[in-house]
Amino acid sequence: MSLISLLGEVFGSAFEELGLDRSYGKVFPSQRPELGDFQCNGALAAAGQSARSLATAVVDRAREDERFGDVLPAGPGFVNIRLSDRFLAQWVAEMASDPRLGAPRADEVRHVVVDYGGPNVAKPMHVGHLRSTIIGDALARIFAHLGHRVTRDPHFGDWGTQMGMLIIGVQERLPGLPYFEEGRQGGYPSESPISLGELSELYPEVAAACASDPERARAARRATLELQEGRPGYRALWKQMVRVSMESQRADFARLGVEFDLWYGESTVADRVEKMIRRMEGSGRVSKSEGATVVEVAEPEDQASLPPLLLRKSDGAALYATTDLATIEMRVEDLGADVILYVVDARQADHFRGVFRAARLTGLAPFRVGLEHVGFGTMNGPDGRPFRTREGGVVRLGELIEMVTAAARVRLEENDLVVDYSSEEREAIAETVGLAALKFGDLATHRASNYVFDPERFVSFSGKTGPYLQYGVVRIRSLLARAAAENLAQAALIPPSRPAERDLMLTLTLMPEAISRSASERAPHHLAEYTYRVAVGFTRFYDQCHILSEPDPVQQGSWLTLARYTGEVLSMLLELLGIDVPERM
RNA sequence: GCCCUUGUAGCUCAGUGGAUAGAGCGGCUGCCUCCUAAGCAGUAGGUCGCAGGUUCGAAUCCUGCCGAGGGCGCCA
Repeated sequence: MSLISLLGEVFGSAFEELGLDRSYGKVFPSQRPELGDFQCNGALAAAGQSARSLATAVVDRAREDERFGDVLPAGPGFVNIRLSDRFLAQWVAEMASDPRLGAPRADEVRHVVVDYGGPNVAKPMHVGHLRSTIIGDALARIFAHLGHRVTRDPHFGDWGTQMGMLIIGVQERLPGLPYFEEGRQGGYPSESPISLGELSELYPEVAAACASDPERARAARRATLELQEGRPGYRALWKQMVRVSMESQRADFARLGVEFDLWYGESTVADRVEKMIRRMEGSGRVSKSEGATVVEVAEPEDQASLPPLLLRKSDGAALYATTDLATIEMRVEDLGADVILYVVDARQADHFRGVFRAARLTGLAPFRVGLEHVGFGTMNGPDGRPFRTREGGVVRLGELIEMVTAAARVRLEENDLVVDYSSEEREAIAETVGLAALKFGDLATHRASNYVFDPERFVSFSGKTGPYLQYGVVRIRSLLARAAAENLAQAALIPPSRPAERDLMLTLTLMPEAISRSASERAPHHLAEYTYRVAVGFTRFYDQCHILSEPDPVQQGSWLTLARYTGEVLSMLLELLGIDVPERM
């Protein structure tokens, strides 16, 4: 049980004894630290005008409790709670002796499918993929840490109209390839006729051509349909394009420290589409409209008019709504998902609203299965427009990583310590630090808002940044190593003797809420904020309490234990955020 | 036109219906013979877009208006 929930129980009981609901006992960190560590505002909610006397009555019931230093009514009916130093130290000591460091565990284990990353065939990873990948990965880590069963699936974009475009693009460039021979049934080359680099150049060209030339657009749609219907040459070419894209993207994700449990795509569910549509027809919601097969998802009480969802184009080809629905069916029936989180750009909100509605109305997803779009805003440049290179192109993920790594390299060289680091270690540190800056910068912003990616800010590494957090852990490790070398022993935590030490202990007691809140709101930025607070708390403590020169071994041992536990908590939190820590920096 | 997101310090952003709205950057002032200065301490900086409403209490909830970004059937 977390400290906050324990306090909620204690004050809940006080309210209950006074004939009121336990829920009034809810406690949260004080907004006025000079008045208390925690506060309870239940009296104000329960009694309105006469809250002050109720607060006094509640306080009377807690006053004798030795766990508290002070419990005082204040203002119109606040209750300010200060823990006794003894109890605070005891509580932190218990967290520190817990194998899970006091981190919370889910009451009920659920199977959470996290759909994130958003890779597409032939589209190299760029800045637009970063948020989905980083936020989705953090959420997956947080849910797994809570004890949930987590399945990470990037849901590869490999079946839509862009595949038809690529096929005709390749055909226009290399018309002699066997993939395009009518009637041929096999014997296709085992090597891809085209590299990922060529594919990624090809795609924007064909897409532009299809937008301006109706004839080629028609050809692309026909190729898409023929691919979906199983034309052998197209399937063989498709398989090659999928393979080269996937290999490269797996490597990109790996560089970010992100791995998936599955690597399913839209095509994975292609062969259940037919059956699914027949099943959906049973709901009476499926109809023909202008030659296309659609699901009516609008309800009379809707404020906005929801357009019907397209299941099949008028030529019969499937769309992404189709494969999204089939994927829901697969995740529910085959994987046994309890919750599916889609970490996808907020601009797709309408799409998901329609897909989720259709899945409910046609029975593909029972109501006990959660379907949630975890949307996020666009990454803009300093000018407020979507982030682009000076030339106007999108920034590749690799370029972005190189940018932050280069800055970290420069910063590292300024550090006198590195003279005896090997060049390999310097390079590894630079990449780890650069990635931390990149990830933390992204994770620290609430996911719903657009945010400005300012390259200068991301490479500064001072203040509230990923490297600051890493620095905290590195200093703790270095400290503990020195202590061990001098045979200094860690010892039982004693009550805090300095303000910064007490603040750090108090901050550490709030860790369970930081994790559970990030999970319940699907918002890792709460955890990022909290992690920063812990790091700040440690640095101040480190500054105020000079541990290695402390003459009193009891005090010193206690401080070493506090430093060790703080280091463990920071490491755990950084792991949940997907941020690695170098040995030294 | 309808819908979604958003508006908080010079800049970038936090903020769980509660008291005196917080960080970082940037500005100014200090601190390395002392556990890593990627650090610490201090200081200045705010009509929480505007107007109403609900409430004992609103940056937070509701309504309207204004600004920004985005979405609105055969792309994803």
